[in-house]
Amino acid sequence: MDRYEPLKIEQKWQKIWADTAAFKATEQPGTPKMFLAEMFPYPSGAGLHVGHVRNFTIVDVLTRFYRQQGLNVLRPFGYDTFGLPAENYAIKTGTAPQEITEININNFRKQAKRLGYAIDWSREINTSDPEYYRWTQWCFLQLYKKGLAYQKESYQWWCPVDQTVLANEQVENGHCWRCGHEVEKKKMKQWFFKITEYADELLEEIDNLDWPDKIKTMQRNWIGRSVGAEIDFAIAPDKKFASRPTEGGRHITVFTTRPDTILGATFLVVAPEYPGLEYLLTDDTREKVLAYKFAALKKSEVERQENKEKTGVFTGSYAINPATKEQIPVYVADYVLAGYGTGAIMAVPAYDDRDREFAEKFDLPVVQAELIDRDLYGTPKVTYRMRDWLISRQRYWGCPIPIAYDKDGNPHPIPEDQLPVLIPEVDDYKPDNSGRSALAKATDWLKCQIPVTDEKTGETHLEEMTRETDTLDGYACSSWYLWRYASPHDTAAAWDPEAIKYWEPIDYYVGGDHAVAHLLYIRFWCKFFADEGYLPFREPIKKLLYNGYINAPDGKKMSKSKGNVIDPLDVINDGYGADTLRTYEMFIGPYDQDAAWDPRSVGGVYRFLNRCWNLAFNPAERESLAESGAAVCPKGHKDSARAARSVPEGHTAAPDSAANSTTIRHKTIKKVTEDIHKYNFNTAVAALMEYVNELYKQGASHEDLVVLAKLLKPFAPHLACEMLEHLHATDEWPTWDEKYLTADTVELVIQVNGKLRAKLTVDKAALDDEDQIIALALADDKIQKYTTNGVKKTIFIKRAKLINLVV
RNA sequence: GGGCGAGUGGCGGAACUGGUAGACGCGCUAGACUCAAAAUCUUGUGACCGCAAGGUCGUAAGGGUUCAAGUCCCUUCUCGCCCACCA
Repeated sequence: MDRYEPLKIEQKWQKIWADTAAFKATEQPGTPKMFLAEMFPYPSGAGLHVGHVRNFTIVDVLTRFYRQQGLNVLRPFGYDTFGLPAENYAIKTGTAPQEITEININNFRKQAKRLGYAIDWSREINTSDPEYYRWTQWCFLQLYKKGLAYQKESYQWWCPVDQTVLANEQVENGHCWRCGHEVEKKKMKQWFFKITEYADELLEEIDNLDWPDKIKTMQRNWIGRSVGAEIDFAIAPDKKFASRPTEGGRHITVFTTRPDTILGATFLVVAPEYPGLEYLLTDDTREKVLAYKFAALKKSEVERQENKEKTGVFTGSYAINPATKEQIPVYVADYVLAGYGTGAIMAVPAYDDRDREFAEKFDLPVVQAELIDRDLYGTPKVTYRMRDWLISRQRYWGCPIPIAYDKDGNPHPIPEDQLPVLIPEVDDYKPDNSGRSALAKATDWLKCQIPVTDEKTGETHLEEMTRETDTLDGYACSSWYLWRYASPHDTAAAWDPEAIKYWEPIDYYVGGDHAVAHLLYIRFWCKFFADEGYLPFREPIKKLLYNGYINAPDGKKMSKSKGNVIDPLDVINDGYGADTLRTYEMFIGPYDQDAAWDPRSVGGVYRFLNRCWNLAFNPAERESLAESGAAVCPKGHKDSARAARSVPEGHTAAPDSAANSTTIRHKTIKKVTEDIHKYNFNTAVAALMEYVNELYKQGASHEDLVVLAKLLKPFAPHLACEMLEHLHATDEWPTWDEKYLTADTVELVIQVNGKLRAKLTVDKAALDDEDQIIALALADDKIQKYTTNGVKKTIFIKRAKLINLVV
C-alpha cells in the first residue's frame, strides 16, 4: 500500500514545473487569452500569511481551470516593495532597505513556490527595481507634461521634534506616533496628481464595471459628486472701519446644493483656513478670530469630528444676501471644511440641521422662507468630495520624483534620457531637520545638470540644478504595474503596445484591500494614458474579485501582538501539504466573506485528499475495507432507505440512483465547472467530496478517477498530477453531457397544504400527463389520510416535480 | 447621522428564477479492525413527543402577500463593513 505523502509528491511536481518553465506565457495570436493576477503583495519580513494564500489560491484555481480548458493564460507575480516598514527597519538597524527588501522577496518567492502556484516566474516585477521605477518616473513626467502633476501649498501634519511630515494615520490623538510630541499643521509645498480632472468619467463608468457592488458604492461615495451652485455674497461696507478694503466688489463665494433656499440664508460661515479670512476681520474681532483659527488648525481631523458641538466666532463682517438684500453676519467655524466647495457656505438654519444647531447656539435668526427658482442668484456648479491626490512623501524608501529646481526654485522635469533618477545611498535613513527626506543627505546626488532652452535665442545649455528630495506615494508605483506585466523586461518603453493589445485589460483581478485608493488610482491612470494614446482601453480591470479575510479561530483578526497568527508554511510542514492548505482555504466558505481558521476542518480536507489518493493508488485495500463495513450495515444508505419506504405497491423503486456512476460523474463535472464559473469554490470542493463518497461506496472506474483528478487539479494540483500520471491521462478539462443527467425516473413530491406528506418515484414521462400524475398522488395511502374531506385545489409544478393539494 | 450587507443545527456553511430546509465538512454517537491506541472504514446526528409507525415545531422577533416563504413586502432588534459636520 502506498501512503499519501504530500510533501514528497509536492516537491516532485514543483521541481518538474520549475525545470520545464511550465507556466511561461507567450502571446499566441488567434488563441483566446486569459490574464489573471492578485493584488501584488508587500513582501513583509513575516513571510506569507494565510490571507495571502486565500487570495493567491483563488487566482490559481482560475488560472489552472482556464489552462485546462485550453486558454492561453497569463498569471504573473510581483512585489510592491516601497514603503515604511522597510524604511523604519533601515532607520533602526542601518541596513539598507534594498537589502532587506531583497531578503524578503526571496523568502516570498520560495514560499509561493511551495504552494504550487502556476506562476510565470519569468515575469516577476518589483517596484523598487530601478528598471521598474524608471518607468514610474516616466509616467510621472507624462502627467507633469499635461499639467496633471502640479505643486500646491497645503497644510500638512508636522512633528516639530522629529522634524518630519506625518501622514494622517501617523498622527494619534494629535500626537506624533513616534515621539509622542504634539503635532501641528504646517503649510508646505506638495506635489499632487489632478485626479479630479477625471472625476466625472471615473464616476460615470462605475455603472459599467463588473465589480462587487460594495466597491462600486465606496468609489461613488468617495468621488461624492454634488450638483449645486456658487453664489456671490457682497461684503457690506462697514461704517466704523470705512478704510477697510471691502469696497471694490469684494465678496464671499459660497457653494450650496440648495440655492433654492437662499431666502432663508441668515448668516454665512467660512472655514478657519479660508484664504480671505483676514479681510473680514475688524480690530475688535481680530484677536479672537485668529485664536480660534489656530486652535482649529492644531486639532486633527479626528478631533474636529469627535466634538460635534458647534463652535465658531463672529468675524466682524456682514454680507448682503443677494435675494433678500439683508445684511447677514459672517462667522468662522470649523464645521465648514476648507477643502470642499469654496470653503464658505450660506447657512440656512430652517433647512439644514447643522446650520440650525449653529444658529441656536449663537442665537441667530431662523427664517422659514419659501423656496425659489434654483438658478436665480447663482451659477450652476458641480463639486466633488474627492480631492486631488497628494503624492509627495518626505521619505527615503520611495520612487524619487524626477524633478529638479533651478536657482530661482522653479521646477524642471528631469529629461527622459536621464532616467532613472536612482535612489542615492546614504548612511542614515532618518529624515533631516529641513522637512526633506533622507535623500537630501546625498549631497553629490542632489546636484544635477539639466538642459535649459533659452526662450529668446532657442539655444540649449546645461544648468546646474538641485534635485527634488520628495519621493512618490507607493500607490503611484502600483498604478501601472498591471501593464508592466505584459512586457516586464521592456527597456524601451513602460509597456509594449503589442503585448498590451494581446493581454490587457486584465480579465480577473483578485484582492481584499484598497477598495478605493489603489482601485481608483489605477482607473485614473488608465484613462490618462488612454487619452495620451498609450493604452487602447479606458478601464484597466474587467472583473474584480474582492476576497474576504481569514481570521483567527476565535474570529478576531490575526496579529503578531495577539500571537494568534497561523503560518501557512507550518501547516504545510506539519505534513498536511500545500494541496490540503489550498483546498481547505477554498472550502472554508464563500470566497468573498471573512472566515475563521479552523484547524480541525483542515484535517477534514486532508482526509478528503487522502481518500482521493486511496481511490487511485489503493483500490484493492479500499474495497476490502468497504466490504467489511458493508457487511455490518448493508443498504444503510439513508436516501435509498427512505425512498424505498414511500414507494407504493405497484410502483417499482428506481434502481438506487446512486448506482448509475455515469450520471454521478457527469453531474459532478457540471457542478464543479459551473461552480468555478460562479466562483463558488466552497461548493465545488463539496461536490468533489460527494463524488468521492459515492466512488467509495460503488467503486471507481478508470474514467471516474480520471475525471476526479482533472476536476481536483485547480485545487490540489500536485496530487492531481500524480494521479493523472498514474492513470496515463491528460489534464484536459472534462465536459458533461446533459443526456446522462436526466434519469428515467424522478422523485415526485406531494404536499398537502404546503406540507411535505409523501414522495413517489415515477417515470419521467409521467410528468407530461397532469391528470394521471394527480390521480397517482391521490391514490397514495398516506395522502388519502389527509384528503378524506376532499381536495379543494390541486397545484402541479412540473419544473419542481411537485404537487400541492389544498384541502 | 448616512450608505451597503448579513442574521439558518453544537460549529463553518448548503438551498437555482418562491417549490422536499440543513448539501459538504467539523464535532459528537455507535460499531468494524486492533492486545490496545492512533489511523482507516461503516452507521446515526435540527428540537420536541412516541416502543414504533408517525406527528408537532423550526431559517433573529412580529405581521403581511401566496396553493406554497430561509427566499418577496412592512415593522422591530442584533451584528459587520464603509463614509462620516462634504453644505
